[in-house]
Amino acid sequence: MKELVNFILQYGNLNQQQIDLITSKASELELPKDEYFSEAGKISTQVGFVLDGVMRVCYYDNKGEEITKYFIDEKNLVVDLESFQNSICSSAYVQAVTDCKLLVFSKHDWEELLNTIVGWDAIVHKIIARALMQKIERRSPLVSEDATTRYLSFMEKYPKILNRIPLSYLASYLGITQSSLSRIRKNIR
Amino acid sequence: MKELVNFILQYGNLNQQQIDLITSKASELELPKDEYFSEAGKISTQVGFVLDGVMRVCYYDNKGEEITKYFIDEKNLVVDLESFQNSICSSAYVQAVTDCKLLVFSKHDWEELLNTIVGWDAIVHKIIARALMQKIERRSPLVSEDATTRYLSFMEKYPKILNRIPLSYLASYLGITQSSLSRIRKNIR
DNA sequence: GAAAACATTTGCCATTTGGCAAAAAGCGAT
DNA sequence: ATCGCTTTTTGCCAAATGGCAAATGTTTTC
Repeated sequence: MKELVNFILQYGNLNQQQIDLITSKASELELPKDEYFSEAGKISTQVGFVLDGVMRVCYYDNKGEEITKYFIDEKNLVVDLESFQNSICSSAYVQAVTDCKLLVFSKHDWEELLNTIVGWDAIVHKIIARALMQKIERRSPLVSEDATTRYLSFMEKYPKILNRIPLSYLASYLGITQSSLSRIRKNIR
Repeated sequence: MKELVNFILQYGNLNQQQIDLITSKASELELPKDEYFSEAGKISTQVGFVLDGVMRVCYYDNKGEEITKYFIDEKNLVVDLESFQNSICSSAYVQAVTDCKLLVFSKHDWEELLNTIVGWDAIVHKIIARALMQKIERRSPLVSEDATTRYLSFMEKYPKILNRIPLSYLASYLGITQSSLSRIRKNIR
């Protein structure tokens, strides 16, 4: 729980009473490897905060290929924003890549907090804007760089994630086939 | 100015007085083709709204290649968020691709509006979150699809932009070379 | 510890894309 | 219409990546 509080306070100040109220609404969720936090075709009704483990967001493209859109690791919010905010069916899956431990808020509680705590919405907006900008910054270079460079950048930026995810997920994240990634790794050694 | 008001009211309600206050702070800016709205290495101090024309955000990668990160056309906000919000030097250029007509707000006025108009910050946050999500959705498929598919999708989704931008900008946006894009276009005909 | 299930590597070859430079086409100014 | 400039296309060949299937390695289950 301390992790969550520290995370929040990076984005703005709250008094102890407000913090207590927020944490009182969080419940722990253990999500075993491969299980889904939210699924395509369903409406997402939870906001999560990753205490432990790695998750991913993925979808199936028009050829039926499974594409990993991004990875989410410790001390980050995990939420299918489009679906959660607008109560519409999601087009993506959010899945535990390893066994995960989360703190989760129900949509009901989350909205109650937004209506109750003055300044909480500003903090949430800041968190979301920051997270979205990060996703853009991470994904953009993948369009223009060659495959080896993408892999090297990933190694450099996310060494902690690298060894916890299957190669196939990483390959689809990087936009290359698993065999190509395997060959790239061989050449680097 | 009507375009801006309509744009804003999509995201929330404001009374006439509030709208008048906002529009009173906007000034028209004509930006000729190729000129910069904001530049890498400088701190961005303006928020713009595109009335007419196409703009782009671009940067130079570590090989010195110029990469177009996205295009912005009519009825969209244009702002270098990271730089504007945090008063830090930008790492990207925002440039007019065609002659452009904008409405612009100075940072000073923009912040005054945020402090003055109740509910304006919520609207701004919604606009920003939506815009960021859009950028992610547009850019993500570029990682996994092949070059021809990327070009076809672009044609389909942004037919209005297609014929107003140089091929070289589009190629770097799609993550391919200009010659490849030219060949792809030949094969499609 | 053996069998089964799953993940990763490799070989072979086809296809796509890049790099470079020259040619062609388009465009504006005179 | 012509010149000069920029943009786009093309040819040639090299390099990167994909597709598929088999082989190897790793993990899980019983």
